[in-house]
Amino acid sequence: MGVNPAEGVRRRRATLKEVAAEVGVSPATVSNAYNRPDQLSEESREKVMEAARRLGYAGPDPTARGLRRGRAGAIGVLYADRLSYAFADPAAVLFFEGVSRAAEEAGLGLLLVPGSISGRHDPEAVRAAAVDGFVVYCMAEGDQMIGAVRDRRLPAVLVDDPPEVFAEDMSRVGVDDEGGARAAAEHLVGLGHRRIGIVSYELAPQPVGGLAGPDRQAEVAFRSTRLRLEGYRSAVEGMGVAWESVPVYECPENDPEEGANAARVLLGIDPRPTALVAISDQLAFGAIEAAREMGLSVPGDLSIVGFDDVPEAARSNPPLTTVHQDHVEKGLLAGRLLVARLGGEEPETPKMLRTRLVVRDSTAAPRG
Amino acid sequence: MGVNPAEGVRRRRATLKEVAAEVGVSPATVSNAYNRPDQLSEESREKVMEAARRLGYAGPDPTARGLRRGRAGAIGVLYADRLSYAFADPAAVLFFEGVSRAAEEAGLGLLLVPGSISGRHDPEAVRAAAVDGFVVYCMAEGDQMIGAVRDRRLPAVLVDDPPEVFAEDMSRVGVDDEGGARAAAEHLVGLGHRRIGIVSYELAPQPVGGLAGPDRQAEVAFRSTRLRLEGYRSAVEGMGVAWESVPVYECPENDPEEGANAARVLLGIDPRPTALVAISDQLAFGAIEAAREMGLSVPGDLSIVGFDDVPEAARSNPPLTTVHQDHVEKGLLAGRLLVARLGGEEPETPKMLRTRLVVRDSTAAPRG
DNA sequence: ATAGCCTACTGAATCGATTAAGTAAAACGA
DNA sequence: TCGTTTTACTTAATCGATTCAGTAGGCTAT
Repeated sequence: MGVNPAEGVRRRRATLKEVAAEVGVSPATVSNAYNRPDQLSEESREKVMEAARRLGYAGPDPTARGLRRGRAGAIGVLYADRLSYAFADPAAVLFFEGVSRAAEEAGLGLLLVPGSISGRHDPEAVRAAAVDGFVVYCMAEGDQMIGAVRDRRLPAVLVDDPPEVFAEDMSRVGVDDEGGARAAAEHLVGLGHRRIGIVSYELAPQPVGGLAGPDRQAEVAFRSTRLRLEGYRSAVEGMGVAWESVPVYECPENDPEEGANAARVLLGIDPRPTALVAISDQLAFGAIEAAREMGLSVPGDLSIVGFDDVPEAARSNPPLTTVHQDHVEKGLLAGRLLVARLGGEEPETPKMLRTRLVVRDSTAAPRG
Repeated sequence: MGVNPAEGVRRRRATLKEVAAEVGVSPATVSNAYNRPDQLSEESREKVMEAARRLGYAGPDPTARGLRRGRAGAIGVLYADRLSYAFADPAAVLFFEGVSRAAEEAGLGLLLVPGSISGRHDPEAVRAAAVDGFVVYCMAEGDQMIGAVRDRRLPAVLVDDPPEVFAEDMSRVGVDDEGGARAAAEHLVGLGHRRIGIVSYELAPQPVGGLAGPDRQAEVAFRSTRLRLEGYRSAVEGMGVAWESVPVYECPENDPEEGANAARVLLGIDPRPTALVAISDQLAFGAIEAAREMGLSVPGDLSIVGFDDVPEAARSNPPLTTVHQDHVEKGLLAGRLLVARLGGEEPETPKMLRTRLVVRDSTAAPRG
């Protein structure tokens, strides 16, 4: 499929050189008219602009300028999966919002780079991205995408899953996943829950849905997932509950539908758990839905706690007890860190954002 | 602030020419190794890739390739306002999801282009965008951004607000705003409501919040806003209610907070409206909130109908009666239309997507 | 009057690739 | 064996700008 942007547009695009010829000056002068107006007389500048208007010249070609200047004028946001999934994930959207704010501040464009194209995991998009640096979001440890980013030798900021091994040159931003998760589980344990089920999202690339035994849990490749599971674990073990007795369901995707599947399986276990810990609000929403379908009231028959505190959590029915993290702030911080790197600053020490348990109405003491 | 992507990264980036020198072949051969593997022996290809690895060459520079090939490998999505607002608007996010799907299908990147940078309305971002075409979303009629897009002489698809005058070269996608709005208002009128208030979003750029009289209404610069207002009008007039008696509140921004402000003003009018028509679900959510704060039950004391049918509408409390439109489909269509244009196809006739009233629980017959 | 300085330009190299056209050697066909 | 393809490269022009190092002419200062 030949992609030819010139087709279908009336006149050909004019170039700087043609404008120069039209006015009767050198290309350098036209360039100066756009980039350093102080370098030429007001009069010639007018003439250049006038000729540009006549010829339909919209200003220096961004690609050519980018090549010459050695910068693209945009930052890339690399998302682990297909872009359309990113937009369906409220936490990712909030994160993008923050990054876009930072890009805007710096006058840079924002290029969204899919980590996966129509299902295929392919670093080609990383190699083809005309950007000055990357914000890498939600990557599995050791993912080949990270290798592709490193190979580009551009400044990069790793968010949420900074695999230690590659991180030398890269800035890092994360949140206190473990602390937040521990607080969530401790809250349930503190209410008296002892039979708790965990709704996790994918532990490693190419997940299959289902209960994940210790072997599968050992494979966990997403750093923040690992940390959250550790947080849950330390909380339940702190109360003398054996981790092996806590069922963990792995959802292949982070959407409510999968959360519902997880809940159906976990709540089918005998004796039935009195509480569910979901690793994201999206999954928690689905779990609530499934519980309702099974005739269980939340929080009467079942307590549910989420993670992320997306705006919907406050408005859901019942309002969701969850772990708050500031996604917009995280994106903003990541973006600003990257912009600072573009300005020549050295990578800073990893930034860790706080998390905080927000108790709403989806949790209560177990019945009886 | 000098943006220099080379700083802070260990080794300098290698170029194709250096790889060629390392292997002892011409640059053309290295280029072929990446772009037309059939043009050289397996053996030299290996050697090239090996040398590339040694030198840390990540493949042809996207900017240089873009210049030479005459295409940027990305499409631009132009949003009327600051990007961070776009991410806060669920309808826009769904639209982006659709566009991103189309971009993905075509192997193109997605560059988000702000129509406004830190509050300033500036077409500079349009001129600086290294893209092969634009999807223009939610623009006011006659906005200078559209002029800037046209000046770039790139294929463009105008979504939702296709100002007739500039549209010659541009493809167009919209939804049946008027029909949807009419259906919404007819639904209320059909339930017996005669005192109806309208919660609109901005009528023209640089809006001030407040009741908008006929003069202000005449200025409406957003095509879809105009069409929706016309739809509301034709429905109420059809039942013999004078449009002049219907208060219209203009919200300066499309967020629930503003919807709440609008509701507070409209519900302060004596006699109090028995129903509110909101031009978006975001505004409707805020209006419901405000009504509740005023001690009015929805739909008992007040009926509210929205527009957009964002996913939250089905889950809100009460579930919102609203006008459904398929935002993802709209984005997908717009994106595919643009991709087709890139492939050399001529602009098609404007596409119009259907809207449909979805009756949920926020509307009922007026009391008494 | 002349050195020195501005102002307003121009010339030419360069950014990092792609690709059409050309060429030398090897393989092939009869 | 000799002409013809084929294979595997190379040469060189080109994409559209930016920018450094001039330079010509006018102006100022002494």
